[in-house]
Amino acid sequence: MSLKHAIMVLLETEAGSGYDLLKRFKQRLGFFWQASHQQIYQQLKVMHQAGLINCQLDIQQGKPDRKVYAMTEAGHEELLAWLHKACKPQKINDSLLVKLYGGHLLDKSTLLAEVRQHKSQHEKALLIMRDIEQQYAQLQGAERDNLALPFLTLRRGILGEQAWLAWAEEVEMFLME
Amino acid sequence: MSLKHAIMVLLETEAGSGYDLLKRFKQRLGFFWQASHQQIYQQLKVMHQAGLINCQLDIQQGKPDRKVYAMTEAGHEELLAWLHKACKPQKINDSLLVKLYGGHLLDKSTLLAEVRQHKSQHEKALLIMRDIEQQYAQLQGAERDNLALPFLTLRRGILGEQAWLAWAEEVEMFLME
DNA sequence: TTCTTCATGTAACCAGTTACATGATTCG
DNA sequence: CGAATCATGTAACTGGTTACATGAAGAA
Repeated sequence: MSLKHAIMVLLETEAGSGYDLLKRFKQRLGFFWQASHQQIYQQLKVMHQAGLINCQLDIQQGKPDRKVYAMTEAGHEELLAWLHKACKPQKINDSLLVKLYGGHLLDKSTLLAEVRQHKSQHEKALLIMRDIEQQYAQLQGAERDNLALPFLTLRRGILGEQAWLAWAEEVEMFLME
Repeated sequence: MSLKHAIMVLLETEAGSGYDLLKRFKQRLGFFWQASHQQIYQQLKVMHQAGLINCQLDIQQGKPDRKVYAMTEAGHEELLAWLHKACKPQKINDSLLVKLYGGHLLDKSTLLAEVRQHKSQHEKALLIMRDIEQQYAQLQGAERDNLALPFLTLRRGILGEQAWLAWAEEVEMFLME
């Protein structure tokens, strides 16, 4: 399991509530790690019980109370241990490709419609990433240096999406024949 | 769940045992769908109970008996229904990127070692796919036409791996500084 | 003799999804 | 007046992993 470790990477630099983490997931790890709020809240509970993080209640006015979690020493050690051991290759389970593989059972226009639908989502994702890339390009000095590693993960997203779209071109070419 | 449908895509063209399916997964869908033998055997049991597939015992000499599964009419309908409805975008959970994102907690050489380890696996995968691509290139006529869709899924693998490796170059460049 | 292939499964556990559930504030 | 944001969770279910389990044939 790595949701635990993904949460710890996010908490390491700054404490936060379940809700905060949900937003950080979307903003920072969203292109390569997805987690629902249910998963996050439950995982935080488990991690708290295991002593990897501690929790402080933040009573707010006009807004619901927040449970602010922060890394403990034990959590920090666990994170470092995880970072040091090799992780296994990413598991891919792509149902669009399964569908395409069995696509002889469908007519080409149905397949084409679905591929195009996915394509528009990938295009959108690429645009957003391109935008963040532009912002990064304008940074300088320490700020830029600090974001070098997150930038590399963004580059993975960009190159990945470009490859996906190049592939979609080939598929469209075939399906339009 | 789509393991069910992946199995049906494989059974649609030819009946087979759990063991056969395991091999087909590796050979045909391996680059975009992974399933363990435990998953497959259990899923087949469930699908059999649900009437999507039927089962015939094949008693062999010198080898263990085989349970040969084949699609039923109900299974065929279910598969077509699945093929016709849109599938959601692929979920990505890539722990290597989480690690890289939190890589400031590690020294560059440790990160570099891990990236290179993954790189060699991706290179190997690409070589295998390239090889299959070559075999396809030599086909002609009906045989080639029948494999057009599987070939497109292979292309996805090839373009995906190339993009991964191009990204790895960027990462190495940064980590060797 | 050891490794690989053939061929099947169970059980316990861990991870993830879907549905259900609440309730205030702020913006248009 | 309705939608979005803030903020939290539980429960049931489905899907996937790890460990355990067996046993023969054939190749190196």
